[in-house]
Amino acid sequence: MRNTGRVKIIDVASAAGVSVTTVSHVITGRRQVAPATRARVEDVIRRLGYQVDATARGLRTQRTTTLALLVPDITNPFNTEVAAGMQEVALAHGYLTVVCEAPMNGPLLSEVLQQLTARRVDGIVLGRYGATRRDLDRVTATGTRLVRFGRRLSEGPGDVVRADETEGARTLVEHLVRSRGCRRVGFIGGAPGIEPGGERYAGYRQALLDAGLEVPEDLVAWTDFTREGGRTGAARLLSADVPPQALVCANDLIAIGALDIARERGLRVPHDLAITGYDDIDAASLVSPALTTVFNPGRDMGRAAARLLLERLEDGEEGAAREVILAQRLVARESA
Amino acid sequence: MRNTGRVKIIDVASAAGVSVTTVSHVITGRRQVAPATRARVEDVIRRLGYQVDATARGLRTQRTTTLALLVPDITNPFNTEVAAGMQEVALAHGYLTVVCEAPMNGPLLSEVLQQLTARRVDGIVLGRYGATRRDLDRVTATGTRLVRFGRRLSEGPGDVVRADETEGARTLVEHLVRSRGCRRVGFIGGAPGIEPGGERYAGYRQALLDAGLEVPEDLVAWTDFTREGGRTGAARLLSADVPPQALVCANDLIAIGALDIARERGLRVPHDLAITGYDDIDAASLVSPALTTVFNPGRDMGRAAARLLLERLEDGEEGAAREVILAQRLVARESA
DNA sequence: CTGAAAGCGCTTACAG
DNA sequence: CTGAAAGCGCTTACAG
Repeated sequence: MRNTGRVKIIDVASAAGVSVTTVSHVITGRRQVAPATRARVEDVIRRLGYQVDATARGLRTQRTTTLALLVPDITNPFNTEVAAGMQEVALAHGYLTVVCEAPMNGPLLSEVLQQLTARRVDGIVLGRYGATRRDLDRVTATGTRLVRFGRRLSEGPGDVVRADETEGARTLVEHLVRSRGCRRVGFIGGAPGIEPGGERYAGYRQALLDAGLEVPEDLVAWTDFTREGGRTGAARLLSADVPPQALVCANDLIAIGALDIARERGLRVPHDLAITGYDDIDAASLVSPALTTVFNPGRDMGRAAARLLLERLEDGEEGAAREVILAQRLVARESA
Repeated sequence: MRNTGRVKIIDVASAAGVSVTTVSHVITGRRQVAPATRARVEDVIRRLGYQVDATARGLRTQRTTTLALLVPDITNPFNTEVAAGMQEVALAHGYLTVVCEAPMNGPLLSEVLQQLTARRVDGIVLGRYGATRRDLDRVTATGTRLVRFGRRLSEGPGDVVRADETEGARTLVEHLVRSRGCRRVGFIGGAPGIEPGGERYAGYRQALLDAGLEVPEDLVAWTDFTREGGRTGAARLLSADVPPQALVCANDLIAIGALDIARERGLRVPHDLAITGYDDIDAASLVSPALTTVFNPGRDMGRAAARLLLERLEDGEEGAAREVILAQRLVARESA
């Protein structure tokens, strides 16, 4: 009973009284077809509801017109923004974007990567991953185009798209110093080794130095990227001999934890203590006071990644690996 | 230069000194192969990095071992939970799950749906959509299996998975009445026509009636599913002659708006006014006080949907259309 | 225990 | 302006 209904190119050819060659050409538009013939074929296609079988076409053309986004956590809004951006440009070029999830660590990443290359997707955008060099090389060995997020060009094959984290953090601190006149500015980071904490910290230091301020080493705390981490870090920094006027937090969750502590201690934000987040997750604008933060342009990153892929796929771009760096945007709200 | 590296089954066959038939059988395991031969072939496969071309296999077998989830808004955490749930069960059966986005309205939905059937995905899970009957029929006409979310069985082809919204709302109100002793319980809904507002409202009424309370018509407000809507609705209901002791909000954003108003008026939550949300978005637990709400089991719904698909695909299930209804879970936090 | 060959549904040189 | 036929890379009856 299944598949009975599926109409194929031969069906429309015979219904229209032409060869499959001609039907194929009216579909692809790659060859002139007499207007009358074309009209007849198009009519039959419509009537029969014919749809080309992408599986057969793909086998023949070695192209699937499909782009894949692979991310560690499909639940992360940043990743879904990226997907939306890719979809936007891909669809305009007749490509479909599919998104897949594979855990950050373990063999499942290789597994899913292979599932994707086996299906012959034309290009893969790989989120922030600890993918091994071997995994990456295996992808490009199949001829599949690759764009990576976040890491440097030199670390592997494929083009790279990343956000300018250091500059984003710099802007934030500059806002604190210039617009709010803060001079004692603390920093609460996640684990020091884990990106993008390091870059954000670098931007924080840079901005302070640029403003002729020194980095207050007693006001730097490393915890982790959670609300609880924010509570711990803020509690510690607020008991410094000379307490901070502002707290730069390495992500929004940490900032929300810092907000908790400020509330518990009766500190008015931003009057007594300015607090900034990072990432602009949904909760950043829903919390009270709303968080001043930095927005990671996920959508633009998705667009850029899709363009990079499409240039190699469609325009025959065969040049050297490229890196696209996107600026992050300050979102000034109530907390600073 | 492209594709040069791609090794095919014929390459491993000749390298191993056997026929492609045999190579195929060691891969699929569908026929006995002499241990020595098998070992030799497996060794060559590993050495050459051979990977079957899913495009060719799909053409031959009429199967792609791929499931698709199509959602209106890939950015919605509920949808991404569904994806994660599908992925979980699909992967265990050797299927890959891909998620695609298509806008709620307009021709793009049909377009993407056709892209998916053209690629011969084996099954599609369709999120809450205003898909036309025509779109749905076109999917099943190609033999692609379909699972829909939220709507009733009778409204179209395919199996259905949905959450028990009415029961979820009932549980919530019961909690308010029993555990907190509220008697004047208001309701702030989104637009009355838009699901799942109606079902949640029905559950609210039902619970009140069950508790021997009457539905306070002066304490029901319809606005929209936003924080701003929550502000408007709460402001109106709080100026009733006999103000409410609790506000049941049709989603979390509305509840966050209600929280704003309570704060502005110096009302302590939940002491002076209990407030409940719905959906349990991330912000629900990040806001202060944390929201008591109802959790929509997106992950379980994804699992259920994938199982339904797999039963038809793998177990030859050809029976009547089925509907799976999942319970929602009360998440009691601070706001009520 | 293994192989030769047909065929899945297309596209595209090649030919007229 | 159009068609006959080869071939994309597999799987699977059929045969031995």
